[in-house]
Amino acid sequence: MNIYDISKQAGVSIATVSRVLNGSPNVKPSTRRKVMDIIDQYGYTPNAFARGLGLDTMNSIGIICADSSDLYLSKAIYYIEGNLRKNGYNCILTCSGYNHDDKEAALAMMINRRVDAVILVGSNYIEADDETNRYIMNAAAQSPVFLLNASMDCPNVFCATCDDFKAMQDAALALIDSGITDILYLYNSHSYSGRRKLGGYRSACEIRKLDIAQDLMQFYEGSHEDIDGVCRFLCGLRAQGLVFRAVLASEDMLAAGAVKYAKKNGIAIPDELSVIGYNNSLLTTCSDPEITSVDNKLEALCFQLVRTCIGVLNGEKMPPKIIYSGELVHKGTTRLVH
Amino acid sequence: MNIYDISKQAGVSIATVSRVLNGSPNVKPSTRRKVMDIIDQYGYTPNAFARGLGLDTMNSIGIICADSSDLYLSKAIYYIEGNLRKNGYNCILTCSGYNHDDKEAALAMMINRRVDAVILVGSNYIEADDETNRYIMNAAAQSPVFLLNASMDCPNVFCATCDDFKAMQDAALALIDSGITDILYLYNSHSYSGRRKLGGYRSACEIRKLDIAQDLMQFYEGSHEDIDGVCRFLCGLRAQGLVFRAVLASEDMLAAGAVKYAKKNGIAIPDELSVIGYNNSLLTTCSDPEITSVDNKLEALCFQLVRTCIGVLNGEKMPPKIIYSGELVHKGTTRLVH
DNA sequence: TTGTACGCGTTATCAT
DNA sequence: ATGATAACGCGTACAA
Repeated sequence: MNIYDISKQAGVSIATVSRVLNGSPNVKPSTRRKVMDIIDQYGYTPNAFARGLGLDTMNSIGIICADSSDLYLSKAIYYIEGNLRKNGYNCILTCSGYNHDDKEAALAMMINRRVDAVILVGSNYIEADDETNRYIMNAAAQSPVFLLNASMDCPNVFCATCDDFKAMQDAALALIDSGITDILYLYNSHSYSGRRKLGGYRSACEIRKLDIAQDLMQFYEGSHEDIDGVCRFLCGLRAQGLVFRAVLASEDMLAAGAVKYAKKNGIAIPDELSVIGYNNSLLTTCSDPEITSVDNKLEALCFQLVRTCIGVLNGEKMPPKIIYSGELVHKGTTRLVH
Repeated sequence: MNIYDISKQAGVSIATVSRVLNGSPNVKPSTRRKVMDIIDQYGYTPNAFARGLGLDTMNSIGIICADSSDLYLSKAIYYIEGNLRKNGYNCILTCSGYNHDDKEAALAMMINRRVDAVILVGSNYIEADDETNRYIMNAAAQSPVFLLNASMDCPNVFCATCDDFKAMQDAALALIDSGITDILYLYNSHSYSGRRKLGGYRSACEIRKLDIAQDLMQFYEGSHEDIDGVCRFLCGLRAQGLVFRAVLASEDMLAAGAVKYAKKNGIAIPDELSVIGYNNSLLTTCSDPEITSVDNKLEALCFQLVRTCIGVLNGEKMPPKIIYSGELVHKGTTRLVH
């Protein structure tokens, strides 16, 4: 069934059918009824491809993330997809992984599919050097690009981020000001926000005139799901004689590993070891005690990012950067002065 | 830039450009080179909408799930998307929620977009009565429909499921045969697999001639993320005088709540309370002790489902049902005889 | 208020 | 090996 079939059945031209379909006011009510009856009778819906070709849009937006099963990214996808759908857009999802070439291929694929916009979810799409980020600039020349939790100065690129630098700085300061100076900073990503968080930790140490011992900044190489691996990693550090009275983690999963480590070694939380995570995810409530963590306002960020996206697509002038402040949520793994 | 522009620049007809583009063998090598040079020079890629209109496919497959942030569903999406991409298909994702009308709307939207197939992820798309499932039958008349962890007898509908009945039955039997008879069955979904799991528990009780006390089957109404809520729920049951020496949960999150409950009430795990979860997710390794859980072979299921899907799209005869067996993974919350 | 005719950018068929 | 041209199904300017 196509528009011609419907027009024949209804005894009108395709133009009239099209007008009915698209809610044009210039149709006689009786004609509209007649056409609608036929449409309903045959359950006709216009061919989306033909529509896309004519209008040069299928109202779809590309979402690229490294790994849709990641606790944080999957939540972001959920919020973004829901908000876009409310605004009449569909989402094409692809998981790019963490490899540069694959990320580039994913973005190119979206552009080829002529999505109306692309949303890069997560901070691992922006590297420290501009050259590596060029593929995003190129894409932005074709479609607007939106970054969640990353930042880039480039026309047609819009960002929504949490101030991870400040949030991590605040978390570190809170620990220090509670009298804890041996803080192990534990991280597992060199991404944009990964670098910002590390910066926040270092800055807090500088502000409080603490020496930053190199071996108090530890990078965990293992899988993003291997909580036990984190536990073993920390046991290894302890065996090497590293002393720390707090673990400040760039992600809740690392913090969960730290809690596990403490249990295994009979270390009391928070009396002997404080633990702070990041993202304030489900994992913080799964541990016992529950993990103090930074709420990085994911839902609000996603909402604003989609808002910006819709604005841009409607031709409105939109702010290129939206920044929220993180918030330290106090739970059972810390006893902070505040 | 379109195919006409390229053909002019290369001094050939659009037919030749199209042939080069689609790797037809009937092109003189020198001509091919000439055309490819122009294509590369301008970075031309064919218009996906026009291609879609002509070929009646954009190589995209719809993925519908209730909630992409759910730990289990997000993993399924990850596996499915990755496998489909390897086979040259893109994914259009939509989260339907748990409401029937929204599910129906989501499916209709996919069909309207003329996806090559639809994959319904999770067991909450199949209800007990056929009438409610009719919307899936209707969709299957347009595009093949694939169900992950649900089952339905209908032409053009294909399923991949774990035998949740058997897996839950085995888990219950393992508890009973370890001498534990006061088993609280805790669940939070009436979905297809939810009903199968409950059936497995009941069946195990019958096999071992245990009376099934109604109040040993408890439905938790709260959020899928509220581990604390589960804990409170169990505390409430205890306060009402309900006695149980094991919690058999339909989902790891419920099991995590049970572990938390035990800790809060000074109940030793596994000596005084055994806990078994379902899905063998990240949550099982986050708890202390780690939670015994049923591995329901998600990755294998997703792989086979996509395999089936690709086969169907290639016109091959494919089996309408694939069933894997679950496997009880013994960890710290049980001390079972086996 | 309604209808005609063209354009959107491909792929495929049929000549040559 | 290559070119001309007809689909594909819609939206819409323009004419009536």
